[in-house]
Amino acid sequence: MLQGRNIALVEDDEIMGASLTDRLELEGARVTWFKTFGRALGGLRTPLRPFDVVLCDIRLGDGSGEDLFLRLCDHGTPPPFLFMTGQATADQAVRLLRSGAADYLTKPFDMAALLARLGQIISPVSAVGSALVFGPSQAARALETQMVQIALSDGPVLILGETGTGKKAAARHIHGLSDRRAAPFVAVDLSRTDAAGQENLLFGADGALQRVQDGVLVIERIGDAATQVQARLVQTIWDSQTRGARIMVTDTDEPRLRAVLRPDLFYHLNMLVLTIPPLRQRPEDIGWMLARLFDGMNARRAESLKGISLPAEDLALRHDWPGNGRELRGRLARAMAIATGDMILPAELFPEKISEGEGEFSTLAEAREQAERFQIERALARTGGGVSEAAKLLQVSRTTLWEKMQKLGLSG
Amino acid sequence: MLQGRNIALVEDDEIMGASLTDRLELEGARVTWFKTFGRALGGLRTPLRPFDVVLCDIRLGDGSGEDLFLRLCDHGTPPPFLFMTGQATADQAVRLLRSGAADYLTKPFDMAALLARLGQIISPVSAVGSALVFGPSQAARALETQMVQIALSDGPVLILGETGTGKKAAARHIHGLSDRRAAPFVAVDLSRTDAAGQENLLFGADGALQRVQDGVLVIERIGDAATQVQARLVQTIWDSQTRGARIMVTDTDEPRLRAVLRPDLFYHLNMLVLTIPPLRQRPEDIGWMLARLFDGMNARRAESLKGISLPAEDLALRHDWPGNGRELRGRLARAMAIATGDMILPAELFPEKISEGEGEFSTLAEAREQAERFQIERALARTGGGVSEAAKLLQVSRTTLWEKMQKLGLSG
DNA sequence: GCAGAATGTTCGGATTTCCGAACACGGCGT
DNA sequence: ACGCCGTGTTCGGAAATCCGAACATTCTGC
Repeated sequence: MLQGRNIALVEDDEIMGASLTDRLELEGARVTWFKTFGRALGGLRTPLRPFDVVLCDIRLGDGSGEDLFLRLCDHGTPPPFLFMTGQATADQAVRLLRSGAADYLTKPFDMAALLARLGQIISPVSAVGSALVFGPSQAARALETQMVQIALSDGPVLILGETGTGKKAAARHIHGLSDRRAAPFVAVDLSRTDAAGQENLLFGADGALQRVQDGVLVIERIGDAATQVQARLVQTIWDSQTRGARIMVTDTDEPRLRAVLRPDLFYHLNMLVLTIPPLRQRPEDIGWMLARLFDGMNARRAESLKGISLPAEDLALRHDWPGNGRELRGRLARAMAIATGDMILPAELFPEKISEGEGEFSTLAEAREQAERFQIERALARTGGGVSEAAKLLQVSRTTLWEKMQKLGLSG
Repeated sequence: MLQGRNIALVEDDEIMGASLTDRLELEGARVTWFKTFGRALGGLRTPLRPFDVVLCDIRLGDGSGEDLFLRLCDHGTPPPFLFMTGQATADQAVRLLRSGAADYLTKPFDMAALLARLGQIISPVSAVGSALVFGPSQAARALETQMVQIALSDGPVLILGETGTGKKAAARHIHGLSDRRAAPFVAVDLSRTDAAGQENLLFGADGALQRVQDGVLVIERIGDAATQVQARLVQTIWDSQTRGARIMVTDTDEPRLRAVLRPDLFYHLNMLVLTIPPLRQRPEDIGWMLARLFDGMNARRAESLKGISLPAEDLALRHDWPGNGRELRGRLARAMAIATGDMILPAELFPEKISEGEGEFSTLAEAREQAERFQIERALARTGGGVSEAAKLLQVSRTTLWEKMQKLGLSG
């Protein structure tokens, strides 16, 4: 899970430090262990390579982890800090979290818990290793290697995946990895026009094939290709085996293509296939995508947000994401646009789940209470705040009205 | 420091609560004190005016503050929460802060410290309110997100809402959010003419459909459409699926339309529906609308007014607003025209109320009964008449529900 | 500063509401 | 016929609500 990550460990206890180092290295991380405050300050200020996260004990022989963090903040932006301490106090936890620490664990803790928290924190854009495109899940990594292989070869490519899974992004990534990367990248969407439009879009005087030269031409929704367009595409692909552009096509699923495409076209396209699984089949990637997109959008904000609240992330991980990555990006963008606090709350990511939709139905007691509140307000307004008179209007005893006002919080 | 801020206090300890209330009110805040979990849940879910911050004890007799916060998150976006507790644990602090709480204090604390933290939480809030259209209430925010979604899609839209709720404004806002925003926006009101007039207004040589091109055509009071106009509208909408204008229609309520429109027309329109709740169902928005309109009108005045007096605002918050936003705008305009002092007084906003206490006023029992009847009817409608299930929805025993149905005459 | 009124608050008992348990009845599938 | 399920109905006790009485406190007009 922590493959290739750089982790700094600041810990003065030999036993603790050794056991943590062991375990983290077992997970594939590269651990740098600082045993004193002084060493840590130096090592973190001018790191040999950037750390993805700092695991920091608070009580050190020659200083405190808190101090370390604050000193580093004075000189720049330190990596995310995860504090661990045996003498935990709530005040300290609050102080640290509010000054930007990523997390705070009380010793003794479960190693599994630590790893889970590390996973949430670790910066999604790793400086080393292959830059992730789809995520850290097994499936996503398999995609990466497939893309590399496809980039090394040079035939037509078929990219399959539900709406919003990032088919075009995959195409662009392959293009970037290949030796055509300097050449143009052109994408056309066949579902947007009719037969004549498609033909013009692709083969016209100013069409995609003219512009793409020896770059990559991506044809989206190939399943919508009209018959005569399919015919010309077969010819084009045949030509492109020897020279010209590389053709990539995308669509949602294979059965559809098998049914709707000319057999020979389908055969040509079916050589190099990249199938992107929907987000719901690789839930490990959801948190990662959220974090990566959040960081990106947050950087472009006037006043930056602190993060995504735990309940909100929980909901996101459980959500079905029928619109996959596109939906995720959209939801996050909207949430960040309407966010009021400094964290994104569940209702901001999933407003429709909250507001009446289907879900909640207010109980009789709630409805009654609301009605009472409202009527009492009105009565008080009419009497200008006079309780006795309002009680007369409402035809209850003054005592009862007083009691209700207490209950409903209307006596302030 | 806290002048005019609304603070909710959730605290079961009498002494603590009283002293906090005193001190905060001394600072100019309006404090609403909830002494139990249950009452806080009710009061915070449907607040009379939005709270700027919630000061919340964690250990309550009938629940926990943490629970309260999470429950509120399930139903919307709660105000910033500042937790206070005597039994602080670091784990709890971390969990709460990462769930979106604004701050966490351990008792006993310095009052000065509390005020400082409150100041940090509250001060940035005043900047909110730039992008809002209908107001800051939960319901209004749900509308915003719905409008965004509608703007992203492209079918006919049905906008429902009482008179004066701002249906046309909503249509214009959707138009502004959509990619047609550069195209014309044309509105026609069907209730103003007879059948021939309607036809001419819409389809005539210089009619709305001619002028609107590929923009947005708003048809107000669609329920007044004559039969032959309805027929032509079905055709128009059918055409507009592929090209031409986007149609939006407005009316007051759905049952009316269902009864008076051709079924196929109703079906076409009923795909994208935006229902604007009346102002009285979202009282939090009243203050906001007043302030916004006041600022706007004040800027256009020769000699500017200082504001709306507190009693006047109080009255406004409690008023029923049968004419919704339009009435509010009207009253405010009149008040500003006849204002003599430098603040708007209650009598200027509600001249008729001051002169004499008008008309009937329903008692608490009546209001309660009405609310119960309404809610029971809704529950029965949802369950298709199932009494047991409805009782579960309403969270009363089957016996009680039956008893109430007898009393309210709902069993026939 | 004083009388009188309105409000804040408590208390005990009358009344109402609410609930669960029970029983009868009528569909409904098998 | 038979369970099975939901409904209509009654009943007794537990829990709440409501009320008036009472008293302290605060406000208000004079």
